[in-house]
Amino acid sequence: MTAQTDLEAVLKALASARRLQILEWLKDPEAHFPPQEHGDPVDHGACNQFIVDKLGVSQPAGSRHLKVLTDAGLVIPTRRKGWVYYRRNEPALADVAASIATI
Amino acid sequence: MTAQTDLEAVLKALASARRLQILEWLKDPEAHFPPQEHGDPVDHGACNQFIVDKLGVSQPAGSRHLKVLTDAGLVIPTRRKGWVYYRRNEPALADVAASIATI
DNA sequence: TAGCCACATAACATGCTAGTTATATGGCTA
DNA sequence: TAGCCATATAACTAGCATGTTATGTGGCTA
Repeated sequence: MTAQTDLEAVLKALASARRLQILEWLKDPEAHFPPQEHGDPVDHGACNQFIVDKLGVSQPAGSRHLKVLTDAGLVIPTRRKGWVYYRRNEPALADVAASIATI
Repeated sequence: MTAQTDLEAVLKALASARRLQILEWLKDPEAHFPPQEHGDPVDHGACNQFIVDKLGVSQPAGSRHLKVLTDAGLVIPTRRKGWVYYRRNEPALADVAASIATI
């Protein structure tokens, strides 16, 4: 039941077009976001601000989507020089896929 | 984008502890529900009323959960002698698992 | 065909989700 | 250390999800 509750939480995080879109973009940050000065896109992912801009929502709204994904463990934030970069948590995403395969 | 929107809809249907529970029970209707007079549990799944009772919610609330699962294509209803039986749509569930594996 | 029983729908209350604007915070940078 | 800039939080609004009770509907069954 605990596992099921956790799965529910992760599914709620995923059940959003905006957040699915973010995860899709983060598959290839270099292809979807402008070049970054600090923070290698491959290692650290994309900057919060770029993601928010590309989503086309207000800064707090975008930030909250990233918080939901972070809280669900689906992305990993890296703080660097005043910016926050997000990258996919591939092992966690693989775990989710494996869990859903047993639904 | 259409595929993503569809995936979002299915994820929203799944992102509920009650509905995950229903899908779990329907893996083995004979083990989780009382014997049924009409409608083979293996072929047709479990009766609406049994599911509602076991959920412990009101009849309309249970019915709506089943409607959400049905609309998302995750379960299949069979009408028989005034009852409605629900069974898992295994191919659809496998499709979901495959889609999520590419998220 | 009359009545009943299972299920669906209506109408409503309530809490959560997601958006907004405004403001606080915290770490670079000069 | 003073100020600025990116991000986080607060406060609010609107819409959707989920629960309830009441009522409608449609097909067995007697």
